[in-house]
Amino acid sequence: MNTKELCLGALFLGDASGYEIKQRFETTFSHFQQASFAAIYPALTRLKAEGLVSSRVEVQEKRPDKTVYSLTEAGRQHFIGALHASNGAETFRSDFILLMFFAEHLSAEKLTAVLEQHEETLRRIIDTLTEIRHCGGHSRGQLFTLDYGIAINQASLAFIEQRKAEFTSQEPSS
Amino acid sequence: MNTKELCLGALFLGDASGYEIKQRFETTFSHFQQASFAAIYPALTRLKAEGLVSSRVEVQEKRPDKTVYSLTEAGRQHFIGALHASNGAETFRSDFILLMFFAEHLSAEKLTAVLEQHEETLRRIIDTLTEIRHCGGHSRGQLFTLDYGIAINQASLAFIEQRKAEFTSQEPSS
DNA sequence: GCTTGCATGTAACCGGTTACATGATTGT
DNA sequence: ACAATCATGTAACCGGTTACATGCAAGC
Repeated sequence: MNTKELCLGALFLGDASGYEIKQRFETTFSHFQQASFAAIYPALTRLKAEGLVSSRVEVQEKRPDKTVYSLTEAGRQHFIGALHASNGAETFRSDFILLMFFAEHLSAEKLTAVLEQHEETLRRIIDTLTEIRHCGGHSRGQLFTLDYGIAINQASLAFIEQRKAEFTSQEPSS
Repeated sequence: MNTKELCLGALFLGDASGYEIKQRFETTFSHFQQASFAAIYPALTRLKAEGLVSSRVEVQEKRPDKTVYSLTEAGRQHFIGALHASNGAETFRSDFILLMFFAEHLSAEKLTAVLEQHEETLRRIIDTLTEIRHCGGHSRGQLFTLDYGIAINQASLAFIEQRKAEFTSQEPSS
């Protein structure tokens, strides 16, 4: 799924400006998809040209005007079609694991810093998802993704907490 | 970390041809980094031009000759430097979770297929990692990454097994 | 006075993918 | 016969990133 299709997905949750779509990528979708402004705005332009979204300008006081996009019926169908065409593939890339792989070649300080920073990152993700979870108004599918994210990140955190002593203590001989 | 640096990492495990480096990406590194032939071969050419690797041709019987690459001292240092410069960032993109997010808009057959296929994928990953794990000769860091991969994928699998009934059964009313 | 948030966009670049091309050998 | 494994590469393309540009309002 590319940015264009993901924008359709974001608009499935309700009309939004490019800026607000970005916010959905940073909250609702944050743990499994991402997109930047520089990818979102051109995507919206192309989606409109293709008739998959429509737009209107909303004038605001004390704030810049914004262009709010809505899914058209064609856009709705296109997105559902894209979902059915997807094979559900996942890609995961972790420099953290790479660093741990080569742990013996890292300085003690770097190792400690990497482990601590990663734990902190995981805790923040868990907190964010837990907060969203308790807001209410989620579909069954949305609850699944939130609980899934919480479960996986907690499993990661638990694993690291359990095993980090191997790397941070004074070299307990094997 | 880009393909060039990852190739240095692959060569840290011992001299190898482009083809063999690809195999390391498909086994040892498979659950946290990936690279294709079309990324690896040009990367090796550039690494050699930069003096970070050296190469020799090995003539084989009943097989094509192969160009085997070795890390130079400069390459070794460059890689260790790159490790220390890395912040350990991770990126995760999952169309599977996206599909589950919009589960209510999927046909029952698609939903079932997606869940089953993902379970199968996770089981295969766990099997592969478990097999590698029991080969012996791993450093402490390598064991960490294998156990981490096994733990996380098992957690994913357990979660899906526990919750899939919500989606595959005949709509138990909320 | 400075930073943060709201709001939208472009230009240059880069890294990687898809598809193609070749060719011998081994197993089904 | 046909597919898979070993082995190396290129060309065209594409999608996304980094950095830049603008400008007002609100809070510190």
